[in-house]
Amino acid sequence: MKKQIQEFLRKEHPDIDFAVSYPPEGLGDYSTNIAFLLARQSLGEGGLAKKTGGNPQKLALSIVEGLRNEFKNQFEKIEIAKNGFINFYLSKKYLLDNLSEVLKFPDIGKSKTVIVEYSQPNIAKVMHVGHLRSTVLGDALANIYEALGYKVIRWNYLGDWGTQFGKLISAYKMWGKEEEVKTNPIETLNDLYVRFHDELKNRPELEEKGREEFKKLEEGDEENRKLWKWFKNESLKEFEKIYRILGVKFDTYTGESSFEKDLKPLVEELRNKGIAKESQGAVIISLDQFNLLPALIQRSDGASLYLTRDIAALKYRIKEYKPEKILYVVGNEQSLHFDQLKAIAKISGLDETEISHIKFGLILGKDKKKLSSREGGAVPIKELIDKAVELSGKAVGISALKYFILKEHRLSDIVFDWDRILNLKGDSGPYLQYTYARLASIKSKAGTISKSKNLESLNKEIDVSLMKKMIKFPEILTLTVENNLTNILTLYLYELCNLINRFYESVPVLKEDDEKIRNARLGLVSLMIQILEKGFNLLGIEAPERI
RNA sequence: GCCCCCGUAGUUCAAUGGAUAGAAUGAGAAACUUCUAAUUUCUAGAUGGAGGUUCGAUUCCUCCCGGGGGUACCA
Repeated sequence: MKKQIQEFLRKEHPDIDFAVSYPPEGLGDYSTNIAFLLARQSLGEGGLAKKTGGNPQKLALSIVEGLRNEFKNQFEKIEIAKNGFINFYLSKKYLLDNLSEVLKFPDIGKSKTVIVEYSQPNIAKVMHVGHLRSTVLGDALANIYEALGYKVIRWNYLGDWGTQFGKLISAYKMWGKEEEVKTNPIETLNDLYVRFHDELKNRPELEEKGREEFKKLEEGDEENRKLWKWFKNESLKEFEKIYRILGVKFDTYTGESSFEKDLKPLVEELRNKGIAKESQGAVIISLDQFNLLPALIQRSDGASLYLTRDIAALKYRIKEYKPEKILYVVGNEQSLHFDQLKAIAKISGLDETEISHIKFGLILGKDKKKLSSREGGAVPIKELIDKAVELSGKAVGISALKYFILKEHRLSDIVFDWDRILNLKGDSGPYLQYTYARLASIKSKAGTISKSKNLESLNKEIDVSLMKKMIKFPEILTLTVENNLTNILTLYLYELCNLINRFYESVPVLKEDDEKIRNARLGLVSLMIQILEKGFNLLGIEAPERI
């Protein structure tokens, strides 16, 4: 509806800049502002002056007249407030006619492809809180894009290539034991890697060794290949366990290593085209024109870098999937990397796909420092999951964790506090689930809900407020996708639950004497259930019938 | 140094350039013989500082202060 108003105004008055928004409680369902028109006494601009004969009041009235004509079926009232807002009040007829369609979402994707890259764990390393935010956020965004008609490819771009493997392989060759890796792969490998870094402080020559091993790996050394494959398989098994608990799925796990053979030709190509050049033995792309630091795409020893692989991956994705856009759900700290990637895409003709870095803030501990485990490293996801499940059970605990991440604006750092996350009260996952369970309970006690939901018999304020809230579900999803902000959807669901609880407390459903009203309320309850289920589903939150 | 992100009640977070800056939590009251009190209702409390653009700024611009991140051979 918001969009229809906007489009109509834009068409009728292309010379005036309208913005349609949601007014505060009690002041209508939509509003748009014309205060600037009324304030502009003389209407200096030629077009407007001509249009109104220099009389803004008259123009305002004619705008409202036009709106009333156009939208007489949708709004029962369109009026100008004293302070220069046009307020729109949805008509009940419109609500009744359209409420049943509220779960049919607009097809804004039109089957165009969107690649959502998220989670991106590193092989042979534990997944930590940063991966959790990417995983939960990426999964929810992928769900919502899909619901709005996009063809979504969920891509877990594994960190399975790079110097780190050289280091790991060196470490394994020096200190590793096969049985240990077999029994406890990730932790053992992680420890080996950490030990390598610790010893590096006293033995700087190890750095060189690590690079050598990676170079051997890149050149196809059989033993290193075998080790790498083994480490990767073991890691994937561990990751799968975590994804299963989180209820997250991917379409592909194609990682950095897959583009390994494209890298040399890619660097060659970029050099031939004059885009890349040599500098201090390495190969760089100068990005002065974008006001960015130069991008390094090949090390002086010839080995590839993260960015090189990302360019190759981008090229591959464009060729293979022709996506409209790619969402990289990756932390804030990699902004430079993606700015560089975007710039390189532009100058090398890879610009038909929109590159969108969905960046997010850090997860901090209660002390506002980077969240770390007792040993000082990043906290493994597994620990968080175990704790959540231990304290609240699987359905509630995991959902609480996810909700806590999704309700926050992407760019803010999240302060992680278990007391808040698992708080059963207030703006929390359990609150939403509790609300759902209350409805589910009514539904199951009602038995079958009669098909004829005569919603027009509902006249109480709370009933109508609920209808008005529910009918906004599709446009909230659109807004969520336009901004790639899941907190828009979580806030909506939270506010909806607020209304539902007020409804639950203030009017009877099963205990309503008037059969007509009882049936209508049951119809309303059934709709609430459907919206909550869908909303939870999109966020990746479970909807338990009992809690 | 340069680049990016952030700064809002005691605390944790909201607010497409618009209305009386919303919630949650904590604190203080109130409501269960009634569909799950993990609920609801009421009270108290905030835009880091200085300018600028605008009819109107938490939002945009400049400077300052504070926190975090990045800054070529990690990812």
